[in-house]
Amino acid sequence: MDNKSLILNNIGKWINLTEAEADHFTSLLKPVTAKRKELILEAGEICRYSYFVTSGCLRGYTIDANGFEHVLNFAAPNWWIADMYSLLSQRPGNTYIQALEPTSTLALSKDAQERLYREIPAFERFFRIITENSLVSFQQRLLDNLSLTAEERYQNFCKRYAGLTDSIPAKQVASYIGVTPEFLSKMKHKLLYKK
Amino acid sequence: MDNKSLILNNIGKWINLTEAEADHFTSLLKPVTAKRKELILEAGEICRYSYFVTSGCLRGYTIDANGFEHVLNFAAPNWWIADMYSLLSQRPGNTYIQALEPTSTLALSKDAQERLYREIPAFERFFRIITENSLVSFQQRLLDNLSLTAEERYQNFCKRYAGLTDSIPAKQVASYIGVTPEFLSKMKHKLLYKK
DNA sequence: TCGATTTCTTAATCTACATTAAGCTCGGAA
DNA sequence: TTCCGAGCTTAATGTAGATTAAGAAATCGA
Repeated sequence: MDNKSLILNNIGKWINLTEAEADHFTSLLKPVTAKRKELILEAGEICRYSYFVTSGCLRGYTIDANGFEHVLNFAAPNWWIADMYSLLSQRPGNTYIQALEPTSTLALSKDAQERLYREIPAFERFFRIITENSLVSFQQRLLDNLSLTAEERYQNFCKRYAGLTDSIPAKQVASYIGVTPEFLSKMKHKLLYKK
Repeated sequence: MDNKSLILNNIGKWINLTEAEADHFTSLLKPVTAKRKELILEAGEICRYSYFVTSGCLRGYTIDANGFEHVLNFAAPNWWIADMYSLLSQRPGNTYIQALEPTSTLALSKDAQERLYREIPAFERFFRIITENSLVSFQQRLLDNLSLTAEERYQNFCKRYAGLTDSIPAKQVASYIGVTPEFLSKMKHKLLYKK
């Protein structure tokens, strides 16, 4: 399946498009690729695109006042990623988006997205639905951070991102679940031997 | 301003409705009130409404495996609240919604909401936008929990909910920022005398 | 191919916050 | 008006996870 089929398939789970609409939509997409470790968005920039990952893997993260990184999300193939705050407000954001490995995306510009809303109202529905799903999972993650131990969060992570556990460096898994790499290392050892 | 004007005003910030559309919309709303401490949604139930608060204050919270409460959100007048997971999936949720004081809401049923999407597509846009805003603020709160100290989170909370700081019991402020009431008490003492 | 970063691990020590426990305060029910 | 239970405070003690440090392993640039 080529990249445009992949994204149409993804959208087709939620809304129906005519062939003409589908063609129009794909004509708005711009292929964007990134090498391993390359940044496709940096803090301080205005986020002008939503990225749909077709291969590889991206991560979104911020750097706090003390210089520590915090991973907000990973985006494997079939996922969308953007700095939502910056994309919506068109103000400089505080998110970095980086490729963990060579990655291909289809980028939809903010302008094109707004145009889609006007021309094909079903896209309003599509983005409403994926935003709702994202909201639910961030709410759950917040509650998990408040109520689960680091070990439970790590096990959740392994289930949730089962396919990616190997391609994501431990350091960044630690950052996602909210512990130091040292403590993650200790937990892995413990889970391996004690259980 | 009466309650229906309040909600139309709120919606009017994002979309324009004809008078007929506005009337149709308000005809779908069901007034729901709750006494202090009354639950309008309990864990295990299916959430069938989004609630728009017109007066008073609600809080959404869960109870974890160890019996501890975690406050997901507060809803002051002009805010919407629901158990998004349950509302979207129409499956039993794990959220309680409780009145902190005598509260009036306008409830929009899931059915009515779906009907609105079909009849007045602008509502698709409205709910997309408020869901996006909610997503941004939950992402920020997650990052705050990962990067700020409890003291910084408390000060953020005081700014964000400036108008409510008094009407929300300390116990629930503690639960929102993710500390025990004992530790919040200590922080308040410290901020009062040391600073 | 090989030094130089960067990442991962192990271990000692430290600290922010939790737990436990006890007394205090206050609004509400009888 | 009194009592009672819930919320708030203070303080002693406990602990999950951070910090620091240093060596081992993987990755990278030239």
